[in-house]
Amino acid sequence: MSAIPAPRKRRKEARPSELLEAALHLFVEKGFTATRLEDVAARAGVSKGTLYLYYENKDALFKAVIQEGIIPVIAENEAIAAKHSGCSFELLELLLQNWWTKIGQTAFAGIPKLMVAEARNFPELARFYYENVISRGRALVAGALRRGMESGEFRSMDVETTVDVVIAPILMLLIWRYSMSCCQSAESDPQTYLRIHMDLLRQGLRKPEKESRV
Amino acid sequence: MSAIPAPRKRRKEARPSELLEAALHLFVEKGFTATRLEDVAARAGVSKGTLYLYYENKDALFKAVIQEGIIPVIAENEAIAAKHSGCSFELLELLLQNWWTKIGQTAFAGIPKLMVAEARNFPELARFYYENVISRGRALVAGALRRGMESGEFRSMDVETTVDVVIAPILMLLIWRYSMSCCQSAESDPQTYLRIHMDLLRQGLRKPEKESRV
Amino acid sequence: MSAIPAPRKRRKEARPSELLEAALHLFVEKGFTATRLEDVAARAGVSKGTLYLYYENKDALFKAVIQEGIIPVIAENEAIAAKHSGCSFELLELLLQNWWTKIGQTAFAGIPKLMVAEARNFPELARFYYENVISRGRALVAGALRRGMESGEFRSMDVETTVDVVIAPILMLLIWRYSMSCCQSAESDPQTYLRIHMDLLRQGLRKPEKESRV
Amino acid sequence: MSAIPAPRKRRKEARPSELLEAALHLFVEKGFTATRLEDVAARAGVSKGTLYLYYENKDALFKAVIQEGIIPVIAENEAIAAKHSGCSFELLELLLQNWWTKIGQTAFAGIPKLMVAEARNFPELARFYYENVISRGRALVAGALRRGMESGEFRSMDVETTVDVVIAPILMLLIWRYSMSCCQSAESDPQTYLRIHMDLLRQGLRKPEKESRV
DNA sequence: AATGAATGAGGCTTCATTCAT
DNA sequence: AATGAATGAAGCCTCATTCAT
Repeated sequence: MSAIPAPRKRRKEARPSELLEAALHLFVEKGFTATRLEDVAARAGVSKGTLYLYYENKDALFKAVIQEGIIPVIAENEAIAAKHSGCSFELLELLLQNWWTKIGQTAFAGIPKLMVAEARNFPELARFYYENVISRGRALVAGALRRGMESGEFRSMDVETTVDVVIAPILMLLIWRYSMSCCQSAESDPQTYLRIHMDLLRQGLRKPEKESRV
Repeated sequence: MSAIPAPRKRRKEARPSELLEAALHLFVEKGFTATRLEDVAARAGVSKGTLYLYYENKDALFKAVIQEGIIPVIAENEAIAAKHSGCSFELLELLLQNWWTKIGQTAFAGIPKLMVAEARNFPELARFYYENVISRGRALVAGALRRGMESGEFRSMDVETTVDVVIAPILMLLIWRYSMSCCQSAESDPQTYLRIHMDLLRQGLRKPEKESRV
Repeated sequence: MSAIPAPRKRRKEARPSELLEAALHLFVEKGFTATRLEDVAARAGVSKGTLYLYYENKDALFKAVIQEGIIPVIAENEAIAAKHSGCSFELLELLLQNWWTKIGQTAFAGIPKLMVAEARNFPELARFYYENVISRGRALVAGALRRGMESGEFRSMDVETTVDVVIAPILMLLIWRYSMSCCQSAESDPQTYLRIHMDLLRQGLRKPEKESRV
Repeated sequence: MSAIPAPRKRRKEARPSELLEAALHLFVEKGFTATRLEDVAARAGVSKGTLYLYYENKDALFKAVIQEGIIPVIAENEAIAAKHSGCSFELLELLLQNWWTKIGQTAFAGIPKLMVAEARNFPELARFYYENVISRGRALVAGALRRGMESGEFRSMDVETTVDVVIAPILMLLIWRYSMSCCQSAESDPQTYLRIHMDLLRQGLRKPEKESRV
C-alpha cells in the first residue's frame, strides 16, 4: 500500500530476484554442475541456508531461472506471431530481433549452451526446457515457414527439418560465445553474423521463378 | 618368428585402442567431468591403475582420443582441398561428405558437443582442440569460400563470418544429437537435414545475375 | 547478555584449537605425510569435511599449528633477550629454559623432528618454518654469543657456526625422543642431558686466562 | 677365475651393488616412504620386477643398504678403539675422523636423517638400525669417555648421557644437510663446524686443575 | 526469516607387490 | 635371470544438503 516499503521489507521481497540473478550469472559462467550453491548465495549476499528457504534445491533454482527469464520471451514471440500480417520472412526477422534483444544481448544468452552441455546428465531439466522453450520456439518458426510455403513466398521443403537448419546458426552464435570463444583472438561481430545468416536465408528460401527442384 | 605374438604381448598392443574406445564412449555419453576413469577402465576390461600405465591422466586420455580420432580426418580434408580443381561449392560438399562419414556417422560425432560443454572449465583442452581441429577446419571452409568469391561463383561476403554461419548447422546437428535429442519424440533425419542445409546454401551463396545487394 | 554463549556458538569457537591439538598430536606421532586428515578430524570429534571449514588444506593446518604453538615462544625469547642485562651465558640459559618449558615439555617438542623429516619433500613448509622459527631462533643465540665474545666472557669463534654447534644437542634431544627412542630400553633423563650440555658449554665457551688458541 | 669375466656375467654380479647404490641415492634424497621402487630400478638400469629377484621387498632393500654401507664402518671404528693406546680425546678424534671420511663425506651421510625421519613409522627398520649401528656406535664413544674419566683426563660425568651430548652435534650436522639446509643461503662449512665442536669438547671435557664440580 | 556449522559420499591419482611370459 | 603389465587399496579434497539456533 505505502509507496516506499521499509528497507527491511523491500530487501526480503527482492531476495528471489537477487538469487536468480546470481544463479543465472554463475550457471552461465561455469555451467550447472560446476556452479556451487555457496557461490550463488554469496553473490546474492545471503547465506547458503537462506537459498534453501526460497528454492528447494539446485534443480528448482535452475527451473526458476528459466521460468522467469526465458519463457516470457517465448510468450512475447507467440504474441508477435499471432498479430503479424506481413510477409513470412519479415516475421522470421521480427522473431529473431526480439529474441536477440531479450536473450542474445542479456545474460540469458548463456542458457542455450548450458542446456546443451548438461541435458544428458540432467534429463529432467532438459525435459522442462524442451517443453517450455524449445518446442514452443520451434513451433513459432515452423509456423512462419509453413505460412511462407503456402503463400508461395518460400519454396517447399520439409518444415520440421528446415526449422532446425534455420535456427542452428542462431543457437551456435550463442553457444560459441560461451564455449570456444575464449580461444579465439578476434571474435566475429554478432551483427554481421546475423545479417549474413538472414541474407543467405532470404535468398536461400525464396522460391525460384522457373525452377522447382528440391 | 611366429606370426602370432604371445597373448600378453598382443594384449599390450591392443590396450591403447581399447582404452581410447572406452574413453570416447563415456566422454561422449556423460561429458568429460562426469566420466569416471574407473568406468573407462572397466569398460576396457582393466583396472583403474592400468589406465595410468598408458595415459598420464584424464587430460592426456582426452587429448589422445582427439589425436587419434579427429585430427586425421582434418588432415584428410586438407588433402582433399589441396587436390580439388572443380567448382567451389563442390569442394564444400566433398569436405562435408568426408567429415560426415568419418565423424558424423561414428562415435566421434559426440566430440563437438563435449568440447562446447567443457571448454570454459578446461581451457587447456579447449585450446588443444581449437588449435588442432577448429582453426584448421575453419581454414578449409574459408579457403573454399574465398576461392568461390574470387571466381565469381559466390557473392562477396565477409569470409570469416560466413564460415561460422556455414558451419553452424553442421555442428548443431551433432550437438543436438548428444544433448536435447533425448527429449524429442521424432528425431529429424540427418540426410534430409544436410541436404536442406546444402540446398539453402547453394542458392544462398550463389551470385545473382544482375543484383548485387548485400 | 548471558555469560554462557549458546552451545553451537561455543563449539564453533573451540573448534580451531581442538583441531590444532588433534593435528599436532598426529603430526608429531606419525609425521606430516603419514597423518590422515580424516584421523585428525576424528580425533577432534568432527567429520572430514568440517576440518576444511577451518583450514584450507593440509599445509594450512600445519602452518597454523606452528603459528599458534611455536612462533609465540620465539617471540617470548626475543623479549627475554631484549630486556636481559646480565652475563651472556646466563642469557643462553634463560632462552633454553623458556624453550624447554614451552616446547620441550609440551607436545610441540615433536615439531623439530617433523620438520627435519619432511623438509625436503615439502619445501614450502620448510621455508615457512625456516623463516619464522629457525632464522629467528638462530639470531637469538647468535646475539648472545656475539655479545659474550665482545665482552670477553667467551673466546672468539665463528659465530654462525658456533650457533649451530650450541643448538645441535638441544634439537637432537627432541629429535631423538620422537624417533629412535622407541628402541632404547632406558631413555636418558632430559634434565641430566641439558645440564651436561650446559656444563660442557660453560667451560667450553669460556675464554681461558692466558691461552688464546682457536 | 679369469681376470676379465664375460660382460654378461660381470653385469649380473654387479646388479646387487648397482641396486644398492641406486637405493641409497634415492632413500637419502627423498626418504624411505617417498622413494618409489620403480625409480630405484630405473636408476640401476633394470626393471621393477628384477629388483624383487634380489631383495624381497622395500624393507629388505633398506636393510641391505645399511648392512653394506654403514655396519662395516662401525666395525672399523671398533678395531680402531681396540688398538688405541694414546689419550682418550685423541681416540674420540680418530673415531670421528673415520666416521667423517667414510660416512660424512659419502652418500651415506644421509642415512641418519632418514632413520630419524622414518623410525616411528617403520619400527622394525629402526630396531635393525639401532642394534647394528647406534648401540655399537654409542658403546665406542662411551668406552672412550669412560677411559678418559678413569685416567683423570676428563672430569666425571654420567657417561651414557654425555655420549648423547657428544654425538648430537655430529648427527645434527648431517641431519641438517639433508633437511633444512635447502632454506639456507649460506651453508656453514663442515670443517669449521667439526673443529669448533671438538674445540668446545676438548676444553669442556677436561678436568679442571682444582675444581671438581659437576 | 536467516544463519552457517556440520556432514559424508565420491573421484583422481600413486605405488608396492605379484606373476605370466 | 629378467621383464613389465596388471592390480587395488589408500588419501586429499569438494560440495549439495540438513538442521540447530
